[in-house]
Amino acid sequence: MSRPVYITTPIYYVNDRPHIGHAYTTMISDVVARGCRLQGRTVFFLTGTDEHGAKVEKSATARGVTPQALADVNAAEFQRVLRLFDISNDDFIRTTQPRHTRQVQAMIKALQARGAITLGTFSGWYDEGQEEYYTETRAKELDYKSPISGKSLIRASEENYYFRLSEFQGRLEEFFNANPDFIQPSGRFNEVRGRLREGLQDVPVTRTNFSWGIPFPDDKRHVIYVWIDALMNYASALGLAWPLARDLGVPSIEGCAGSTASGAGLESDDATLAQLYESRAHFWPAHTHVIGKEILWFHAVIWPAMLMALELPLPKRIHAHSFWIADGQKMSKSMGNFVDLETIDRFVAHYGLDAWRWYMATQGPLQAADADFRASHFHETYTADLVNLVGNCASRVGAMIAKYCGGTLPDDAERGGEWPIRCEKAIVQWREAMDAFDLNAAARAPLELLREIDAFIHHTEPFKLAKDPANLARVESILSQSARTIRVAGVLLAPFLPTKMDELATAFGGSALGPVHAAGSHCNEFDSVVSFHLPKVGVSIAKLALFPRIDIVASA
RNA sequence: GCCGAUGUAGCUCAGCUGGUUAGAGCGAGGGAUUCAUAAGCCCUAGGUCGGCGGUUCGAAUCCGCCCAUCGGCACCA
Repeated sequence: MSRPVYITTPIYYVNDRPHIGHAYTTMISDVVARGCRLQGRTVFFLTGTDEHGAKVEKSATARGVTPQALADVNAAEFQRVLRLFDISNDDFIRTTQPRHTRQVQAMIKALQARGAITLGTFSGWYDEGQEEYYTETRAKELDYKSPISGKSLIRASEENYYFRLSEFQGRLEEFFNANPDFIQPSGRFNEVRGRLREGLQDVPVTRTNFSWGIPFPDDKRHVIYVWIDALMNYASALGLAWPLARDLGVPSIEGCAGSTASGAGLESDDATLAQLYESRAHFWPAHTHVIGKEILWFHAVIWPAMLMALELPLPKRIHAHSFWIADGQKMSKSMGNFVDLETIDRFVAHYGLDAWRWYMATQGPLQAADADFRASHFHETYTADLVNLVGNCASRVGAMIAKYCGGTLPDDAERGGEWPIRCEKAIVQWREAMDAFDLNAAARAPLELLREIDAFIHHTEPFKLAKDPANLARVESILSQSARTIRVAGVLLAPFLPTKMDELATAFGGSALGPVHAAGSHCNEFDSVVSFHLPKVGVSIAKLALFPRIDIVASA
């Protein structure tokens, strides 16, 4: 029995509006989650929102609302977008939920008890206007003047609680040496190791200059720095610190407003929560934390060190993807080339949600290089892969079965010929690629199968054979083999194209796939679902046009 | 500035430890067909492998320098 799979996205900062960056991370995670469920693995797929910090406090003040009110509105927006994109997350965690804040306090207490968090003094060059500190080198670069106001920086110090990151250097290096696949892609791994070699400094985990955060236990002058709070969501969602919260006596949240939005049952009484968390604990350690490259350091170094201090197992893998750029330019709001929610909506409305997922998953910046978002490229990808290959292949076989076999799956005297083995190979490739988070390769395996079917039809020419009734058995074999192979390819494509492949599975095999990769479920019999032989002879086969040929979307 | 990466056909990229005429997909051009969503199939790209220099019998593949692009350099979510 394979391990349960815990897949996470970063929790999204509520100060942002949803854009392609969020959509991308979430969608590729969703593809993997669905791919795992399809294989019969038990999956817990988590996403959520990060709601604390000075920026949120500042924005809220500027708008004359409370930080919680702002967070509520924007968290709701993120949740709306998840539903819009049919994301199969199993939970949505918000860092203002008591279930989270309580456990964060417990973890902080535990870290303190173990000496991993201690009180210290920080001093540096402070910019009064910006309310931020600069490092010595940076301050020198700035000639000890604020880059914004030009006013002189002042030497200031403040008392903070520190996480003793420096003490974990050796253990982290050991861990990295033993786990060369921990950080993906490999270039990022080298980056982190290089930086690790330069040495680690302790990191402050509290702030005193604003109040919108989780109060530091037993010292109310401090709030927990938002980053630390945010990282802990991966543990709190599974309730890993729930026993700690109980044992350390963190009964309620002081000074931290409870949120109104929540997942099912997550604002329930302790007994219910305890039960829920018991059922989730086995998902740890995480199978993959999917993140963007800008937050790699926190996930690859600080988070593992905190887990070491908490004596929890470390995640199996961190996958740091790169960024989308747009039309060859770095995306920026001022440039007007930012792929925001409105732009995404326009593409989804024009090409369909599955097509959007396909473009994200197969053309995105999954590896070290940034990817360019271009309407023409989107259109070409849609047309070449989905219309001309997937759609057309199903269409021509469906049409021939309608014409020559009365619209039902014919018998095959050849028992599949070489196709069951070819399907088997594609399945193996697909599984390996999915495991390696190589979505491109995972998509290519079934696509290749369809190319082979196109070639098979081209060479055997069933449409010519059909003109002589004597060839009926051969025609039936060819079409049966083609239809069965297309169905198998469709199953493998389902994590990418859940809606359309459901239609295909229904049209070519009589039963939809739906639930097998949706949230909270999994496929009990993957081997049977992807079996070439699954559909029964005589089942009706419908001709269908999965992906209509359409004109390129008008640019905004 | 420091550390690291990348620079191969119009586009996106393969080319591991050096060795015959440098590859794939997409796009573009041409052709034969019709089961199919004008899809599929066949043929076609002659690209100084960023530049210069070096090592070698021989380099896209090793070394040096230069140019360009990109990433990291910690309190930034």
